[in-house]
Amino acid sequence: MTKKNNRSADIGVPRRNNTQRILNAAEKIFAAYGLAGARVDDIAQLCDLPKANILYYFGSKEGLYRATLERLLAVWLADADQWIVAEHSPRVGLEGYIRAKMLFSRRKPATSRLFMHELLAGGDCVREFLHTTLRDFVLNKAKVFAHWQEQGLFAPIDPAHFLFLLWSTTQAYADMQVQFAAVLGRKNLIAEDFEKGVETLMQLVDSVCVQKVNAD
Amino acid sequence: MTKKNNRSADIGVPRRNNTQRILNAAEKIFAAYGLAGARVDDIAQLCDLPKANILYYFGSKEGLYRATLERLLAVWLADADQWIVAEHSPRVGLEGYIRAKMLFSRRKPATSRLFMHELLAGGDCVREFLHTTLRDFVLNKAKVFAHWQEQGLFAPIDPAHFLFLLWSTTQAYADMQVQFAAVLGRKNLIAEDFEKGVETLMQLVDSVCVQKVNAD
DNA sequence: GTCTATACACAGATAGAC
DNA sequence: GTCTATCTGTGTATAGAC
Repeated sequence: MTKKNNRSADIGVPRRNNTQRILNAAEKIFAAYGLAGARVDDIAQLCDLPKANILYYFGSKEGLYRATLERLLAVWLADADQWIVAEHSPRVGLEGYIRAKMLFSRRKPATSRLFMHELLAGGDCVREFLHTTLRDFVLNKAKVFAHWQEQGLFAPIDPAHFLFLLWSTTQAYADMQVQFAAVLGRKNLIAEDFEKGVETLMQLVDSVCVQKVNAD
Repeated sequence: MTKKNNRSADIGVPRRNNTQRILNAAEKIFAAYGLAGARVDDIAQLCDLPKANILYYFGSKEGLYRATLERLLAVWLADADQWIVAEHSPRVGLEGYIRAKMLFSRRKPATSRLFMHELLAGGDCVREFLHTTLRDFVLNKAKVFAHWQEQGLFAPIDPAHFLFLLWSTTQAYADMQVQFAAVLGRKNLIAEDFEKGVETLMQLVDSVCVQKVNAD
């Protein structure tokens, strides 16, 4: 009834709008239960849209799942690449990267958990990403580490396993949040917990960032 | 038919035997898909037993799930407690703990993944464990750290977040195995990868283990 | 105790009114 | 394009033969 003769800005907007609402809800549900465990009904209820509407937009449950994963991978890449670069010192670059990853775990825990679910289920839907884009990312960052080492700014350390360590620790503040919060006697982690996490990790990472004192 | 008049050692054995077979299969399937995503049929197929048999032993899918979790928690505790003790130096104790956790990720990846699944789903079935047993464990280990620090053997570091770091890095070699292997250009991680992981982590952990040189 | 056959509920997908 | 009503396959659980 109120569909025609509206302002032109509205054309196509409801669909884009709904698509985002659905993806946000789907991410939460898939993050908790994975592809096999999630119910389309639950997603529909969470974004307050009819189930048929969702399937109309995305074709099937798996189609919706793949769409949430694609959005995730795009974000993963966009966020990752600005800190670990030759222009930064190891100390500055690694702290920036760790803070960015930790902030992501705090702000978008569902995104991190969705990725973990996909890995636990075997990673079939991200296999290509892992073997190409992510592998290249690691090889690329290994060059930055090597550069730092040539400059005498960074201790010799295996680049891949060092990145594994950064990923696992920062993402754990999303994936294992329930466990960490319970240990700290809380229901959910608070800002200070994430800050403490950054500081503790930086305390260890600092030891491989060589302080240039007097090199001659 | 062959049930009676067998050797006395066999009495009750088939049931115990089957129970273990079922739990092993259930752990694998639940580790990949979680409670909601797992199919009892798949578990039955994996352990080559009729589905009804499984439900007869454990009452329901959730009953079986809780049983696998209980076995998991028992193992978690049994393995954890021998290394981080005041009798060991930080260097020896922490390396022993890290090697034990890493070996566990290598030998029993499904166990680690099952626990991760439970956490992702909200941890309802382990909430009590997290808030009591695990919390006590951390408080207890914090005392060991404090002792080491009084002896001048260990740098000041937040005990809880330090343990979070050890857990997340070691368990990631099970939970994120698909990702790590892909980055390393393999299908599965091999023994050397786990060894490299231990060494990389120890390289960082070493920096908080104060080498007693000349203290006077 | 063990297993086959089946009841029942539920979830993904679709047909068709609006 | 949107949503209600429904079809159909699948999965948990159980009844009942052996």
